[in-house]
Amino acid sequence: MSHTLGVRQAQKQKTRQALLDAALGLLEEQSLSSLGLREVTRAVGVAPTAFYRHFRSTADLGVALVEEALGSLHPMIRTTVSTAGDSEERIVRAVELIARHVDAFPAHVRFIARERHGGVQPVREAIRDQLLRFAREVKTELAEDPEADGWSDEDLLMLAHLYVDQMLITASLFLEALDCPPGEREQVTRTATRQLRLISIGRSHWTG
Amino acid sequence: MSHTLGVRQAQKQKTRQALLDAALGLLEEQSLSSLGLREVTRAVGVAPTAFYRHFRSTADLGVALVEEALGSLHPMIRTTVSTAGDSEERIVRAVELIARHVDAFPAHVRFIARERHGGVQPVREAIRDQLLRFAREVKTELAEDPEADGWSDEDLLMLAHLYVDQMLITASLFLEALDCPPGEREQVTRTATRQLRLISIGRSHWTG
DNA sequence: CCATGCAGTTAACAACTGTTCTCTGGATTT
DNA sequence: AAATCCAGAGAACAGTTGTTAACTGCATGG
Repeated sequence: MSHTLGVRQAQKQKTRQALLDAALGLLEEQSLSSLGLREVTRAVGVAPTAFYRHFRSTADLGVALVEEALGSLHPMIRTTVSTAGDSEERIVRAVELIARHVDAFPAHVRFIARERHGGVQPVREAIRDQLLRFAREVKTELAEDPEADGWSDEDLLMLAHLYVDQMLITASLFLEALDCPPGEREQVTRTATRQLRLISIGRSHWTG
Repeated sequence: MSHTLGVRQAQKQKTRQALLDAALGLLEEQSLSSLGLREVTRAVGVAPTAFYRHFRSTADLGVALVEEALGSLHPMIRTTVSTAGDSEERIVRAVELIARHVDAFPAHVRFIARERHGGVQPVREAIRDQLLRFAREVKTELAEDPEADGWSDEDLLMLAHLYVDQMLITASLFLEALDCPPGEREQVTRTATRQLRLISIGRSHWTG
């Protein structure tokens, strides 16, 4: 059973989460490599030195943010790719799901898009690892589809990567369209849907 | 005729270029939003105040770097997409050309990949504008292909964006593989080629 | 109930930042 | 040849940064 953790550790995790939240907020207008430790603690309202009780450095905090932003996404991936229905339905559902996710967690999406190629190596590697996990999961889902008969493992993974990258691009476009008139968002939906459709067509006509 | 510019302006452009080069070097291990003005001038060997003779801020310098990194790429795009040969030949040639470009200008490629979603708004916009121009150019090239009969303008642009994004992803992967054993690079080549092939297949079976 | 652990505080450190003002010396113009 | 211009130097500014050390007070385990 889950042991109720003491008042002590509860407070600690509370301020830790406050640091993560404050950092995520500050990162909407800058990159991680320019995020100062004092800046974060100031936003939370704690002393600068309190930071060290939770993270070694801002890079360390960044790795924790990767976990928070992508770690909880794996179940969603599985259920999305594997939902029943014909190809067209699945595509529409996937794009909608991405749009809703960007609406719900815009700061998370922005952080991942920004730091995927950002200036902090450990964070880049953490994101790369998570995306590789995504690709592998998508691959196993694709492998279960009867359409995947005759596909080599390598080709399945190459297609999975195509889908994952496309997902990120689409999410980033939805993010840019957040402050725009709703027409923009619909345009992103149209384009993303058609791109996925084109990939899907290419898949069904693929000859290993 | 091109008027030979005086010793005065020649020196100025020389230090300006030195600032750009130094910045590009420093940006291999950080993002633009954490790049300090003093840091750049120190690397060049000039006084910090000299910076203002050339740029208003590091963000301004970043915009200039976008111009340098992407501005000279347009002719290459045109000749690549429009070279003769069947679809397969063009794909192989395109991937090779990307690989060579990453080899020749790794810092430029890294800068674009990093700052495309980076923390400095004017730079993001400059990159977005250039990529949009690329997409439009690719679109006009695609439109000339007989395979594009019956394609709407919207769908042509959607396909062009798919190609441009794919180009950037591939370039970024080649960049990561630069310090790795040559086997890595060949793997990137294989995957990128097949992804383009799949897109090409989807394109030939597309029904507007 | 008392001793220990530990999250968070306070104070201070040298180093660094962007920006302003003043100045200089050589190229440019007249 | 003299007057002007202007890229770059130099010094100083207030403000920021990461990191160390010694501390306080409260929840915890014996």
